[in-house]
Amino acid sequence: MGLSLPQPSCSNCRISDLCLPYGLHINEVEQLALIIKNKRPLRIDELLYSRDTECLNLYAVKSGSFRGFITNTEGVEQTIGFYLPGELMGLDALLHGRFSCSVVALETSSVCELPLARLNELCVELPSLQYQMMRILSKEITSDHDQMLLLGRSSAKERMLMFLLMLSKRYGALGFSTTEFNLSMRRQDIANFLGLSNETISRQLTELSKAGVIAVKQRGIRIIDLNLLKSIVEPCYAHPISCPA
Amino acid sequence: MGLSLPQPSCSNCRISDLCLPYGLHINEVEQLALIIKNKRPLRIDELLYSRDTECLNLYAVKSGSFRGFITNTEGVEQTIGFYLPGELMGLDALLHGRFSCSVVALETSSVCELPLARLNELCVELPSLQYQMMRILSKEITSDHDQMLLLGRSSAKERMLMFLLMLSKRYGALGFSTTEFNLSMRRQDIANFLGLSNETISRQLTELSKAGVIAVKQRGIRIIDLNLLKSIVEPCYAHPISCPA
DNA sequence: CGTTGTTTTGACACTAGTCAATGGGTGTGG
DNA sequence: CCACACCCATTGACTAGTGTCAAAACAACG
Repeated sequence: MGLSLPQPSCSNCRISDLCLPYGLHINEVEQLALIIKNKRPLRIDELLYSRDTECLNLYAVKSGSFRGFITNTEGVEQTIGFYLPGELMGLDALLHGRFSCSVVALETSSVCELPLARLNELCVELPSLQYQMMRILSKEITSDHDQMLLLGRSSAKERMLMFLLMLSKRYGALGFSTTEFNLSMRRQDIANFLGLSNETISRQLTELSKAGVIAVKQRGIRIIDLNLLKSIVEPCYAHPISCPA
Repeated sequence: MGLSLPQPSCSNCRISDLCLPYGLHINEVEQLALIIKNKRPLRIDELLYSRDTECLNLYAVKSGSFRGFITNTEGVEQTIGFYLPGELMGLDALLHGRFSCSVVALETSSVCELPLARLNELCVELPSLQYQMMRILSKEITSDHDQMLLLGRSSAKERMLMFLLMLSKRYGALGFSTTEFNLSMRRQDIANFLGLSNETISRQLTELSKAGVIAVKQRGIRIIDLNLLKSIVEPCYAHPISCPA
């Protein structure tokens, strides 16, 4: 750890517009880059941070992917979400200064480290950074609400489809294919995220394969008919003209 | 609406420390109070705002209670949360400037209206207001995560108990009894919030009554044995010494 | 006092969980 | 290079917990 890593630069970063710098002027981005620290890459299953530890930094995913989760008093685990490049982790810690969930790497992954104290100072100086922080916080709330709708009111099939659709969108936003991608998480992680058992995930995936909606090969997913997939979960997609909403 | 309501004052407000002014200096609180507007009280089932409409104001509950919910494309509803005095509503709209959920009054209720544009300006001037806003946003994320754990991994009985426990805590924080309170929401609303059917809510409440944990009389709830209730949902409560976690 | 909306209760069906066994990759060591 | 072990994923059989539907009881309101 004595080795000093190169200073990161947001202005060159391919995903800066999906990340904290969005909406900032070029000179503001440079100010932000000055406080960012690199961190050595994390290996699979390595913990980025864990619940109840003091939060000194927020983290942005630079490459790879992460899984956030909480546990109840009995040790029952709930996966809160998956983090892809450009996404901010640790926002739940702004309340008490301690992380309220834990985060592990799903594969070899790297992050940008954002010292919280300096980030706070910078927010006071740069209103546009402050607004972007609030937008990001607000986005997390909105997507958590969507997840609550999924967990509260959807069948196993709907959950599976919504999950695939969500990944498709997010990969698309990152410039990857929307119809072909590799899952970086285990079936168990998907199951836990969707409030199902891993057996149910398996069964749903095989059903969808047999129905010709997707093709599954281990972690590899290919969506054969994206519109069909959308139409199952959101009936309006199939007949956009007659859709009342 | 031509009638001008009296200018509200946060410094006199009984719940200001549970609300936005927490952590602000007295002169900062006064600056905040200047931008706050009163609004006529809302009647039961009256909509405060609805999804997809432009967000010009945030709202803080002054008295009464509210229910927030989202709907999917098929009109299936999920209750996102209940809002009690001191709590801020509309934070999900900071992302796009439009509300991403709808909010209705559960009883006759009043709110403080916070014009978003002026609140943003004030956040730039008052760092402590900015931090408090972020804390509140962060708190909503944390409690949404708890709700995801509940919706993803708990039995009907656990959900019911956690719900009662949550209300007990929140009423306690407001200075009310932690063991005796009136539900302002229907069974249907509780069911929808907990991802259950209203029949299941009824059955759980009768079971808990028969077990002597609570007494139910319509909307009135009396918790007979709070520790017993806690011990069912969090086994550690019963034997704090032998608890491993 | 009837009407309406809400809550409770019962009977039954069905989805998804659990348990257990099998299958398939991947990696390691002989 | 092959054999074995390990982990993960799949499949099957069975079960339990909730949802759904329908009816009745109850409270609130005009």
